Amino acid sequence: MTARSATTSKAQAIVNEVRRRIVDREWRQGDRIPDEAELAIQFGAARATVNKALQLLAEEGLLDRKRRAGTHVTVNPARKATLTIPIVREQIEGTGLEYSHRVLAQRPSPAPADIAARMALSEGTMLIRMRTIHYGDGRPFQVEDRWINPAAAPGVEKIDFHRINANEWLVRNFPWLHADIAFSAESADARDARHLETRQGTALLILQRTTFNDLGAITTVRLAFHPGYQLIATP
Amino acid sequence: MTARSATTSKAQAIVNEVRRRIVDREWRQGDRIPDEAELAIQFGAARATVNKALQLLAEEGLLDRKRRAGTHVTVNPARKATLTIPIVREQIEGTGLEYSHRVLAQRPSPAPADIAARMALSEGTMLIRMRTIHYGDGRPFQVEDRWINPAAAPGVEKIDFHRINANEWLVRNFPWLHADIAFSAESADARDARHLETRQGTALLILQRTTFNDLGAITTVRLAFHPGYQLIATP
DNA sequence: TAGTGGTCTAGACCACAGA
DNA sequence: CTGTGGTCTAGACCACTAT
Repeated sequence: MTARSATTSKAQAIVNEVRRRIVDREWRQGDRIPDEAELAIQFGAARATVNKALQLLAEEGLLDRKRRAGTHVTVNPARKATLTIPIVREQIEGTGLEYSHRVLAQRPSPAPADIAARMALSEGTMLIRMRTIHYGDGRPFQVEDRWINPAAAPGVEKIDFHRINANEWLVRNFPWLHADIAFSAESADARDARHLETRQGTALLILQRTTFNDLGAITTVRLAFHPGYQLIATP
Repeated sequence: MTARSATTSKAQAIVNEVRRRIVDREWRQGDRIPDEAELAIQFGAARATVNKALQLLAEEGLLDRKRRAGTHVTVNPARKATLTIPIVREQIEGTGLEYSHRVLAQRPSPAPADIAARMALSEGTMLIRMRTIHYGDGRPFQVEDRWINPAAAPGVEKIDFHRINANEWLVRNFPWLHADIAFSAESADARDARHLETRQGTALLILQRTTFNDLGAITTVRLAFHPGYQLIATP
């Protein structure tokens, strides 16, 4: 193992070295690698440190670990990607643009069937419906179509989201325990097109997210990004 | 803290309890929480165990941790989502469908400017260009447009991808060190539409991925999913 | 049954940044 | 300077599962 710099932890150095051995095919897909005790000796580390490193690689998908069977290099690694889903305002300001938003609607409304299903509520439950456009330097960045469940977010009825954006208020006040998140592509309908200042039929990246706390579904939201938007993932 | 079942680790129980305190707003956004030593006593655990739990919550975005300043509940948590990008064949077979694929082209071809840029190669570098359609029960699931760099994946010239699918061969033989992954939406062009048996202009979810090892870019691929496809993320 | 990973612990030292 | 998290260690016991 090459020397590690002072800014790299020993566990991280082991991660890097094991990854290198796999990438350089010193350890081939399917091979069994030495057990933790053996590697601990080879790397001059405690077993707990090796364990931590190998668990990271297993999470990453490069290793398969089983008690008694040992640790093997994954044959068909299904690698993972992580998406950070930032607060829209921070995302826009992060690119150096000036953030603004416009609330198009905020009103009580009974849940239609599809929304009720997503939120695991009965059809017709009274929710708060909001539509918002988020702008960067005055150009539409994202349109948001949101339903909020007052039963899981008490106090929401009293908030005026013209002043504070709903996402931020919810995130600050109602952290979630669980979320359903899905990405898809849809053609802009007339309303999407008008709000995003584009043509009807344009392909839009859609993010749908429903969040839950112990009182049930907090909110479900459909975010439509401006045409051409790319969502970048980190491996 | 409620009793933990035998199948939950002590660290995980601490994660759950801290998350509960945050969700139930016993600890509000911005609050400083007790330090590790204190929590270790409260939870009857070693500090290392508490440390592990709090690090998990920090990764999740719920806590902000700084030396000396202590651990605070994140004010605007930018929560993360994880996507597992499986082998297409496994993904299709996982839904109970029969997998098949058709290779439309496999030929040496010079890299055009955009591909060269993505792969950090010079324009005109000789690559292998492949187009493949992946089917589930005979219906198009995904079309793949791939460029492979023989310099980083030696031996690729000799493989006949009519027999084994390129993704699997690469994944099995050339694990990557780094990947660029992006999602977007595009309107189906004439070729996409023909291959996916849909109409031109239909919105398609696009995944672009470029992978690198220590020899440089291995491959870059554009995957276009069938219309209506939803990519599900796990929080 | 025995070998392997999973987890915990007590203690230690260190690195960083706030007071 | 000092309180806090970051990391490592040696040792221990446990839980799974391949043999």
